[in-house]
Amino acid sequence: MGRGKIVIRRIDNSTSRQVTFSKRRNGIFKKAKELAILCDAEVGLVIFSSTGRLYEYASTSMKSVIDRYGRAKDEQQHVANPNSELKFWQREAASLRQQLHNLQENHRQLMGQDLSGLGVKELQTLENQLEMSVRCIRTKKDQLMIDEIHELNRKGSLIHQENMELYRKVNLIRQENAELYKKLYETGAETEVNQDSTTPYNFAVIEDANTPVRLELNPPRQQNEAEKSAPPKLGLQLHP
Amino acid sequence: MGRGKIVIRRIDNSTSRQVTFSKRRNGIFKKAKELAILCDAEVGLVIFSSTGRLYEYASTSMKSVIDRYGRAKDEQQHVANPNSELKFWQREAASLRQQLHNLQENHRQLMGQDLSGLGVKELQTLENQLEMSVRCIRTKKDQLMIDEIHELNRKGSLIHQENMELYRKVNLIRQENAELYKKLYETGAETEVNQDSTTPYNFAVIEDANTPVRLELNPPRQQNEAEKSAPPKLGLQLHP
DNA sequence: AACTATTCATAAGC
DNA sequence: TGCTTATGAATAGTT
Repeated sequence: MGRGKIVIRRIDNSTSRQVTFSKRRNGIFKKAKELAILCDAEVGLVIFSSTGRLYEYASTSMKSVIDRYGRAKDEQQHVANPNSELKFWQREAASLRQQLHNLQENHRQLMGQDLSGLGVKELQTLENQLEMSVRCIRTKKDQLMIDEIHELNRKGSLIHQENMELYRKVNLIRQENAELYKKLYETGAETEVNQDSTTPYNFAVIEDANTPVRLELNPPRQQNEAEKSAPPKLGLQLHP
Repeated sequence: MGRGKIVIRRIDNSTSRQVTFSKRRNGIFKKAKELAILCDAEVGLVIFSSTGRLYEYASTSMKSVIDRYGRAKDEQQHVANPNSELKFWQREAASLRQQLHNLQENHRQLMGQDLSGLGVKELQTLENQLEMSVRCIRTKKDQLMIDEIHELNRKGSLIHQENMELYRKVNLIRQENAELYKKLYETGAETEVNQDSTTPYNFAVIEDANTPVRLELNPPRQQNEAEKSAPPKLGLQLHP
């Protein structure tokens, strides 16, 4: 691949040799990465240039690759290492790696990938399992949301009660005020009295709702008159 | 470089993954050899397939490459130190165990268990993921079933054609028989002729059906009379 | 495993 | 080194 065909033998010219080294080094690293990703392989590549410089690539880590290599070679040669504790941990790691691998495969299938090896029956089982899961999760989610709604209702109710209490107090104080004003007016003094009282947001809550619920959230309205009447119902409401 | 462009991501289909692995492994080994020769480099390449098999290439020897690598990295200490290697494997096992644990938790949640730590938003994400998975799996399953149905239709159609052919032959032979019988009767001989002909199961197939399909499977009926008429349509039918 | 249509890597040149 | 381009190689999809 290039302007012309070449024979595979040592490139004499040192400059072109270096240029080719650089290009091909990049090429082979790319290939190694692609292989590791495409084929789920563990790859380790070590290259020393003719000038002695080290270039390396490892899909996981070079240590992992070299250790695994050594272990694979040990197993091939059936060389029993007297260091049994080391062996134990190596076997432990291998077993865990295997479990991880299996679980990953299972996981990918649950995520709807890697289904090519499965038949209709297995796919059906998987589908049923997932639907059961979805149901569980939906139930859990709905429960959480219902709980939250109830909690909000509880708080809203408390605030509402507080509101009523405050209304009562406001009316009481207004009355008191009116009487004081009357007394002052009778003595000839003239003082302005603020007729407005600030009204906080308030909630009207119907508290017997259960699943399914429909939630409406209206923007709070300010009301500055008709304080004598009960606070109107607005805001968070549940419709059973 | 192939019939089509591919994205570099894990190949789901395990067969194609293995085929690709085999092809690209050869490719990269060739590249490694060429690099070593062309550029006078020392190259070591270690590949573990996803099934755990070891493939290796070294321009000199793997031991030489690894030793040189260790020297270049000035890290051959921990390979020589058995205590540190033991530590390595213990850490490796711990790390794998952790990964396994995380994946198991994730897995359990995907299976709709162990949802107690999650909030509404996380549950929503999980639900969406699972629904996507179900869709994937359903699509795959439906495709498999549709393929099977089409295959059955193809076979049914062939058998049906064969059937028709056989009917024609039966009628022909019957006619011949009748004539022979007539001749025999005219000459005074009396021979019983079997008026029954066995009729195989037959399929009537409407072959332009596409997804979605409704499949009806009726039990085959035996028919021993009215062989002169065309075989009735029954059995596997697709309603578009 | 063999066969191509394609994409990709790279030799040569600047 | 980097960029460009013509060309040979690698390989994805198919049989």
